[in-house]
Amino acid sequence: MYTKRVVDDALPAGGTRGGGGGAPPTRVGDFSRRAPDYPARCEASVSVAEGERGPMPAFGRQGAVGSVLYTFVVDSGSMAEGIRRATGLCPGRDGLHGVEKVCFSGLRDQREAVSTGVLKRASPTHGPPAPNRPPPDGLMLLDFRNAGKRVDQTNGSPGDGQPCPSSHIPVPRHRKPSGHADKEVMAATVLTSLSTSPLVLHPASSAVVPEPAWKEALSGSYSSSTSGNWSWDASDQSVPSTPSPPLSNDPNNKGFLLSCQGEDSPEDGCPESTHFLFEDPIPRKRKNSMKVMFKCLWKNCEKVLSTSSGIQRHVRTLHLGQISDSDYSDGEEDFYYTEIQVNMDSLSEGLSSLTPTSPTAAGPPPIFPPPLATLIPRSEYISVKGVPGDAPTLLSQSAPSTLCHIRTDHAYQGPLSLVRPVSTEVRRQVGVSGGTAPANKNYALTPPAPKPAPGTRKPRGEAKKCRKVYGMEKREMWCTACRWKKACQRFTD
DNA sequence: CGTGCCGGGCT
DNA sequence: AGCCCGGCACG
Repeated sequence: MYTKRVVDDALPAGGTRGGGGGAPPTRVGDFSRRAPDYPARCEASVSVAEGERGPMPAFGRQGAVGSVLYTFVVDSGSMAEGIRRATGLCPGRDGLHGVEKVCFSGLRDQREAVSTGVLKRASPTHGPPAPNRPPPDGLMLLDFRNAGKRVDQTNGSPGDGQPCPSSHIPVPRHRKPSGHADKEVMAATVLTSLSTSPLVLHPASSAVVPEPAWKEALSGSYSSSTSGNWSWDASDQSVPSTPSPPLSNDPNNKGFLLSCQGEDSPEDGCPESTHFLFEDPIPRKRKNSMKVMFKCLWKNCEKVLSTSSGIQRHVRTLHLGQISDSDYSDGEEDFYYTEIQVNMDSLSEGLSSLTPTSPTAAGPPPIFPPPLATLIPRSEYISVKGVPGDAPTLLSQSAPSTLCHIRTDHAYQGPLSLVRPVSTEVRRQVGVSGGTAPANKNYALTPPAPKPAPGTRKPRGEAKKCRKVYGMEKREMWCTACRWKKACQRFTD
């Protein structure tokens, strides 16, 4: 991660000018001090006074007033090298030696872990501890909640009336206001694409690819006023325009993420605003990978189809006993299915981590994320349990039922819920009062299943339960039901 | 014998 | 309702 911050002309004399290994005048989040148990985190702070080192390659050429403090938290070699080049620093003396891989432990997505190169600008109000200003409160880099506000406030402060449209992308003060936002958006977009580029997923290429890429991006965003070569046309809208979710190295943030994951659902544990403010990747992920499915709510039938018409036909023909080839619908079947959203990423993660195997599965398990729609081009069947007579599909063979298993009235909802029920438009259309818990209502309408004869016990499921998965030592990770010695709600059969 | 979870008790 | 656990059945 790379951070640039303007130090408000207040860089103390004898600071870390020149990139010496000494303590920078302002520690932009002193991770090592705050998190002694995070030894792998590296940070190299360097301040460069404009003009002192000659033109800054790539960025820093805009002649920001005063000294500029660059703080890098470097992800092994590649970024370090890029930074060295960008800053013109000597490798051995720039504080980057001994750089170790930045620790992103606790992050689940490797792609997230490589989301380096994201520009951020800490608020100038967090400059070096001025005499009349309290020292920065630690992890200000991560305090995006007020970053923009602070910048705005700073802009309104005397001595700097220049508007600063972004709190994330540093814009030299001298630049004209026009086009600031565009360029910042472009820069952010480019960086976003870089941080999420599949290229960096490859360890072999990650050492090579990022540097020119981010360098180019930076030069594009920062040197566009001087370079005529820059051409980043607006037609490239394929890259997400949302700011990249920079993964901070902040252990607190990590804890935050973990705590979110530990909640029953992201919405419950972490408000959306928090996701946004901390730029947690979850919302974007959901946006990109959530797939709407339709799940049959008929008792003991957990058919999940990808289209509403399919599920309606399923309910109509299989449960309501109506003629299959008739498209007529009286709407009754709408009571027996619900719309769910399946996180395909999580689905794939779950598949890869849990590696459940089905005895009926033949051949290598399918690779999941994109193929769900493509592997089953025409079939709507994504059966997880299968009605007798249904031919098993790839999904039904490979996907653990838990991953698509929905209990809208789950009493023991575990933290690893991968799907969440949502109300359906159809249900509203047929006049069922949505109420506050339409899914529950819908579920309550499920026809009662014939009770098993007393004395008969449900056959033991083959799925690994929380106890097996997590073990006794991680009992707190079990689902509630398992903790209570009840039927596991997470790894159902 | 380890494990899943039913049934029931306690709060 | 939430929580805990004895004890039984299954593999």
